[in-house]
Amino acid sequence: MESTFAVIAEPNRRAILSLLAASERSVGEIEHALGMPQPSVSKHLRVLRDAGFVEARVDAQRRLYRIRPEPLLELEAWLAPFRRFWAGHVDALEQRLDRMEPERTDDQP
Amino acid sequence: MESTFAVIAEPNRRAILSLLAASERSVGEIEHALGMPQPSVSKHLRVLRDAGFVEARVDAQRRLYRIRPEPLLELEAWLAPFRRFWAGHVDALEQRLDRMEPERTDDQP
DNA sequence: TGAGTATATAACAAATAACGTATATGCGCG
DNA sequence: CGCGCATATACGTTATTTGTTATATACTCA
Repeated sequence: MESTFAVIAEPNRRAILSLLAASERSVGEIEHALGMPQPSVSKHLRVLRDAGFVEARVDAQRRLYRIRPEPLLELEAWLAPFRRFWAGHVDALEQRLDRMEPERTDDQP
Repeated sequence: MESTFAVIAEPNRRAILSLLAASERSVGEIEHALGMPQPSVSKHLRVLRDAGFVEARVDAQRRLYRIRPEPLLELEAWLAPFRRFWAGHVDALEQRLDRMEPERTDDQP
């Protein structure tokens, strides 16, 4: 899993990142919040950690994960040259946001 | 190839997009500029077109491809909640840009 | 109309990544 | 020390994707 872009191609990993955008969480909290099996969470966290998207802090037998901005800045940087295509159409962004299907960052009903 | 994110996970497709960011190009121009086989270019363009990243204009027997901003706006939107992690550290972005390995948008020597 | 150029698609092989299950490590507490 | 909880890893399977080669379609111009 080399590139920043490949890492966020995976929907579960994006969900994890979006969840951590709010605040740091333990593996168990992520597991329960996203309703995915624990080994899956750990594996995705491993990929995210290796790519520098997150870092872990030890709290007793738990690991608390939190965002690290660097790789996201790379995304931001890659995106920059395209901004001119929608500069001026500021509301296009809002319209798009409205129509977007929301990423799951929560428990399912 | 469902998601916007999966589409740009592929380095050649990012190279094509970056090339088109400058101006519209024919398939042959892309092929020659990036040094990749024509069927490969066509196939990637197909994926990009299906995902709405580009559109084609017919010019005699050539197709001229150009950027469409919508999917990139989705990226931009997804990124938005993370901006707070580097807001204020504006120079972090520039440092990152400096250290980034450049995407190939040109002929190789 | 026939040759040539530009682009698209088909078909197959190879590589990669994701998931599930089972198991290992690590820490704290009785 | 040994049990239990929290997290990590190994392994086998399956599915998806990419590159490659060959061929099809489409348009232009002599």
